[in-house]
Amino acid sequence: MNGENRKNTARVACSNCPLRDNPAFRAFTASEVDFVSHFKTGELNADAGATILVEGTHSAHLYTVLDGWGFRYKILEDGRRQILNYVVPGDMIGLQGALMEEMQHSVEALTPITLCVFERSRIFSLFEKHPGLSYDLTWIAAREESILDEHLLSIGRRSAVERAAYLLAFLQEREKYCSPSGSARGPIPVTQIHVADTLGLSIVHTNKTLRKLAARGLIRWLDRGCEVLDPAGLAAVANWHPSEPPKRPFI
Amino acid sequence: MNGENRKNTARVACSNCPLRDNPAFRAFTASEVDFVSHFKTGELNADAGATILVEGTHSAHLYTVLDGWGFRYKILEDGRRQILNYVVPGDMIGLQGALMEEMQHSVEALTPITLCVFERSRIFSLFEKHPGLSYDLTWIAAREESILDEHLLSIGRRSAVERAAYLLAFLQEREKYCSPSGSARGPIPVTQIHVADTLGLSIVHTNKTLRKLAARGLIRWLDRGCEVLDPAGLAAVANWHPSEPPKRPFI
DNA sequence: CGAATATTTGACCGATGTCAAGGACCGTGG
DNA sequence: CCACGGTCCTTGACATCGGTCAAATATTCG
Repeated sequence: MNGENRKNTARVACSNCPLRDNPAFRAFTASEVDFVSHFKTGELNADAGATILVEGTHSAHLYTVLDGWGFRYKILEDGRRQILNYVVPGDMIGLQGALMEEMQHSVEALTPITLCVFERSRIFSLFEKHPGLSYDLTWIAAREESILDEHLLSIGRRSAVERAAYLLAFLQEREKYCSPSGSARGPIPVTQIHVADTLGLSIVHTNKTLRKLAARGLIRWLDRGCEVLDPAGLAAVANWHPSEPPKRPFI
Repeated sequence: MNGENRKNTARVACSNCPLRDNPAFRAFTASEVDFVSHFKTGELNADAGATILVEGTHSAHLYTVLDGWGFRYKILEDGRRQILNYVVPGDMIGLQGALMEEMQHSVEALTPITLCVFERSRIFSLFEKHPGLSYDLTWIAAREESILDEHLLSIGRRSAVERAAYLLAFLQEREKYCSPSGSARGPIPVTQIHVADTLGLSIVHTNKTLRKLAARGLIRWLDRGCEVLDPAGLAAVANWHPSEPPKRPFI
């Protein structure tokens, strides 16, 4: 809501994209890199707390996270908020808005964030010229779907402690891919308010739930973030089996 | 779990697909129809209650619903089940499994159902030869994502009455597209058990919640189905604004 | 008719929400 | 350096929504 978006003139060339240093991402062909270089029209830096996309609007852009964390959410008219998912480096933002008329959710930066900017209007040329990238886009959308399925299962059928354990184990998994080139892993940059709005719980109950996990030695809560001490223990509490694919695409 | 899948020799030609009679779907070019005709390798009929796809397996097929209803779900090891979404004619089943290694959810028939069968192994040729259809596939995946977002908001942040109202208003919307050629609309073919497993509620509380909606004259509960009497009233209770696009693609 | 599955209802319980208040920490301005 | 205000985290008391248990009543299908 607050925070400023500012253009950054320094710009990373796609041919030298730092994300590619991370072995979690698949390699591109030279022609694909060439296409993406032209598809990319700039970079956007936003402060923590800045709103990147707004539900109900029609965005001219599509983004990929280069560095930082953000989250997607929806709100009801009376202010109740549901966080739908988090975005980390390599994730695409606004694909849904690029294909439909209007954005159906909003996106906010959780940390200072750097985004690659693509022109929505050029997306069809991607489908026309690069079947491999088209496949990747569909893959990315299907992957998001499968994450949302997990979240639905969690919110619908797990207890508060199980839900919290699942969420933190899940975010810990994603955190592995957060550093562009294997730099030190930090804590998960969320407040308990974010956790509450993700799990569908109240803030007070979220706090009590997180303290239980901390008492069991599974996590440690920091100033505004969470350090995961025992990922396997969390996954066991939630009875969750991560299925992160070995190589994921990005654009 | 029970129920038999049986092959049906009678087969609908894509060039004469009954779904196309429904103005809700977009038109195909001749070359697209031609491609889809070859992509389609058969039809599958399944009884109500039959399992169509199973979580954890690797399916060789991909389906589009020609007629009938089904639902996608996940279960925890102790048996807790979460229904993720419903499928109606025109919806694709198994796209996620076609792109990833394994299915991350199961699919079950709610009514007797007819499916068009596609070969998973040929999907890449779709991306190579038909940018329009590739775009449509991504659109379909993004649309599913946006529906799951709505469900998450609902389960996470709405009360039991609001959730139930949302779900029934939502299914009523989808029901509009259920009849291949504008035949009479029937009730929504779910039991209260399905409603409970979709909303993340117990069966008992679901029953009491549905009776409240019935007492307000918004719905009528039938033998094993729900008749929506006042869609706008339901949407108002849930504070939900449907955003069904005017023309949706299908394959 | 009998078995299996759905729906309905009441009594009671417990997980989670609400309210209220205090403490910890941070950034800002004096 | 300190005071101050704003977030965030923490905790206890109490309220309530939704869960569990139990049992009765349809309804369908053999």
